[in-house]
Amino acid sequence: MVDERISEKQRSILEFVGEYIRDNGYPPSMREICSATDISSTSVVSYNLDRLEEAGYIVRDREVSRGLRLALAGRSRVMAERVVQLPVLGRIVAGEPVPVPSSDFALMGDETIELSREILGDVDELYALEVEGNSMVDALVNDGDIVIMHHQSRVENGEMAAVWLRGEGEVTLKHFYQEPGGRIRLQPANPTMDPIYIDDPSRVEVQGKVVMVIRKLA
Amino acid sequence: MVDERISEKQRSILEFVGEYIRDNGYPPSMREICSATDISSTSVVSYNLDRLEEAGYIVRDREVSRGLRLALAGRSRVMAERVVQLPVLGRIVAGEPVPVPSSDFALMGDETIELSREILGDVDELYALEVEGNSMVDALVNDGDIVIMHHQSRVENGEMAAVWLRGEGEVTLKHFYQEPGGRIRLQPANPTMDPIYIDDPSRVEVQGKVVMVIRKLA
DNA sequence: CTTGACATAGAACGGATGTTCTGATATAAT
DNA sequence: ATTATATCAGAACATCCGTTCTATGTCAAG
Repeated sequence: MVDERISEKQRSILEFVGEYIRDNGYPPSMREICSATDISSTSVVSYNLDRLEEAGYIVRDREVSRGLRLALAGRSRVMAERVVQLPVLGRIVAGEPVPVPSSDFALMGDETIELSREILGDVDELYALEVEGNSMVDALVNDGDIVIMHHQSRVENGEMAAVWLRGEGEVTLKHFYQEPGGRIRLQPANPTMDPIYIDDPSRVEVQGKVVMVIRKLA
Repeated sequence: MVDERISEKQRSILEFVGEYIRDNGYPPSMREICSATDISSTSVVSYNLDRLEEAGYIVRDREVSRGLRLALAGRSRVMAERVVQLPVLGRIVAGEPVPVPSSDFALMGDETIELSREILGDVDELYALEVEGNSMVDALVNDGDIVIMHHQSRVENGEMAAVWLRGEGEVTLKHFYQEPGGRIRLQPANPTMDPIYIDDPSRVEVQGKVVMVIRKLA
C-alpha cells in the first residue's frame, strides 16, 4: 500500500512541503525546496519527489508549476487534518461480497466523503460504502445510507461486521458473537429481531467492521 | 473591514479559485482563470485579482506563480468553513417532547459534535440529539444514535420529522405525509412496518426535521 | 576490481507564468 | 462634448519553473 521507508532527505522535503503549504496556502516550487533543504539541484528535488509520490505521500501534477499536493498518507504524517476524506468504494448489495479496498486508496479517488476527525477518531484505512436495497433493515440500515467500514477479517465479540454467508450467498450487517463451542451468533442491531445461529464457522466470512452509519435525509 | 461589493466577474473568479484549490490542492494560474471564466486576457485577471485583494477576499504573492490564496473573508464566502460545530442539546426519549433550541445556540454549547460542511450541506441552525432507548427502531434509529435536527414546525410531504403525538404523549421519528382530506399519515422509515394514520391534525405537532442520522459503532 | 542500482550536481532547454504597456470601450459626472 | 474612472483586450517580455541530459559519487553484490 504505502511504503513507509523514505530517506532522511525525503522526510525533510515532505515536512517542508507541509509547512510551506500551511503557511502560504500554495505549494513550494522545486527551487524553493532546494534552498530550504540544502539541495543544490532541482533535478535532485524532482527525483525525490518522484520517490515520495511512489511512496504515496504526495501527488504530483507534472508540467504544472507548484503542481504537487500532499496525499492522504502525507497529510496524516505531516499535519493532523481536521477533516478526513474517505473514498466511497462502491455499493453494498445483498447477494454480493463487499468491495475490498485496492492496494492504494488515493488512486481510487472517484467519489469521496468528508468527515471530521473529531467524530471519526484516529482510525486509518477506512472506506465508505453506499447501501443499496432494503436488505439491511435488521441492522437499522436503509437504502441510501452510507456505512463507514474498516477492512478486517476478524472482529471482536459484539462488534458490528459485514459478514458473508457462503450458504446464503449474501452479505449482511450483524453483531458478531463467537460463542463457546464454536457456534457463531449473528445478532441483528434491531432489538426486536431474533439472532441467527451458525454452527459451522467456515460458513461465515467477516469482510469488515462497521465503524459508523450515516443517513442523509436533507 | 472588507468591501463586499465585487463585480459579477470578480465573484466568478473567486468561486473558481475556491473550487480549483479544493480540487487540486494548489491555486490556479492566471491563464487557467482566463479560460475558466471566459476572460480573454491575463491582464484582466490580474486587474480583478487586485480588486479582490483590495476587497480582502484573497491574498496575492506577486511574482510567484500560482501565488494566491483565499483570505478568511474569501474562504467563508466560497467554501465557508470545512467543519461545523453542532450543539448536542440533549436526548430524545420516547414520552418527552424534543428539546427546543434556545435563541442562541452557542451559549448552550456544552457538548458539541463536529461535522464537515461537505456532508452537511449549507443548512444552518442545526442541532444534534442523542437517542435514548429503543423506541425509534421503526425509524431505523437505535439507542445511542445521534440525529441531526433542523428546528421547524412545518415539513414538506415525505420528509422525516420528529412529531409529538398529543394523545400518546410520545415523540417519534416518522416520514410525514399530509394526505388529501386533512388526514395525516406517519410512515415509518423501516419499509416492513405499517404507517400510522391520524384523522385529527391537531393531535400531531411537528417539532423538527431530521436531517441526518449518525450511528457510531467504533 | 567490476558492475549495477541508487543518489546527487550542474547546466541547458522549452514552456508556463505574472507583469507591463498600449489602446479601446463603457459609464457617469461636469 | 469633455473628463475621469473603471474595466477589458492583446501582445511583448523577462522571469519562473519543471524537465532532461550528462557527469559524478556511493555502496553493496558478484
